[in-house]
Amino acid sequence: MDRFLSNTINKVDKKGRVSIPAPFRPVLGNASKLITLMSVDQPTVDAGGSELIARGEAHLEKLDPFSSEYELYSFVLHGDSSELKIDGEGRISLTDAIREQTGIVDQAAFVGRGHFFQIWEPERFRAYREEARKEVAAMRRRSAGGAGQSAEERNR
Amino acid sequence: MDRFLSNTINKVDKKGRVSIPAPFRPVLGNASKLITLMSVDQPTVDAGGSELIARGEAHLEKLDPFSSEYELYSFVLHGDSSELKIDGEGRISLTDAIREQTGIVDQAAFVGRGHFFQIWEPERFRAYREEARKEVAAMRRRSAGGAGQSAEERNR
DNA sequence: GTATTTCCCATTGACGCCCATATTGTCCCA
DNA sequence: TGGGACAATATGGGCGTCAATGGGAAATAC
Repeated sequence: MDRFLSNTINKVDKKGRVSIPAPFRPVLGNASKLITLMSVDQPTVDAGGSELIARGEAHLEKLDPFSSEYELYSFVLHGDSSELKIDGEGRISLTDAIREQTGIVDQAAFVGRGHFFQIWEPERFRAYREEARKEVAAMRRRSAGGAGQSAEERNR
Repeated sequence: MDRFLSNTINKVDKKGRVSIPAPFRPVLGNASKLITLMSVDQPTVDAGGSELIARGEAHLEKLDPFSSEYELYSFVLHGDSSELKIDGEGRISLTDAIREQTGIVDQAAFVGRGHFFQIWEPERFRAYREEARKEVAAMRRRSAGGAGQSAEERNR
């Protein structure tokens, strides 16, 4: 397995710890650290291995180092990310900053996104998921017109 | 670990001392001195190891020697930088010049910037962070065109 | 001599590390 | 095919260590 797939809701304990879903652990290479990055437009954080930052930095390289775009993106990339230690049981401790960003209290939804995953407050995740489904359906109706069905439609 | 990530707010005590966040210490090579550099365009100071000056000089060479930016930056780089001693507990004492530059009174925000970090007055940091997030979100919308994407997806 | 600065030690709370338990799904065997 | 032993996860809790902070004494500066 080399991708983060599917979603799970896990409990946050009194100490603020939450288990990373077992299927995600091998994808992280069983590393001892998890990199997180605040999303700028949704109440969620992106998470993954250290290549998360590397990807961001690769993107930075393409920008003019003296531009405000470079400055702002670098500020967000390095200043709003963090490294969380993964304990022996595969858990992380959520920081206050992450709680603020996501609204998470005692449950956290882990959502696979391919080469990274996201951590959501469950209710907000459901709401966003619904919205995303509607959007996708609308887009499909608009663009595909009456043509053949997608694999997804058949799977229902 | 090889770079400065995430942000933390620490307290400045009556003597003007403040702890450097523990995760930053190893990145500085556990040195006993911290180099600081006044930012030219924001109410913050850049901080890091001694390579900070070298990097600054490299930066300088890329600027137009007759521009006002060169003049300003050169002045700040060599005249407004300082070396702060790191005590046994990993703290530094803020100078009056740094307090004036940043507006720091009794709290200081340490913000990772990759190969260096910054020290902000917490309120100003929050304000700038919000602005940066909005700008980055706008940048994404402009370049990617499509609906909400995570920071990751933009990097392709 | 007086005011800073440096070094050392104390306190508190958070975090890392370890072990315990329970719940669920899997495999094996009769 | 039903049952039971087993394995892996998710979750809870104890405890020692370290980080952040505060304060005093010693050293140094002016």
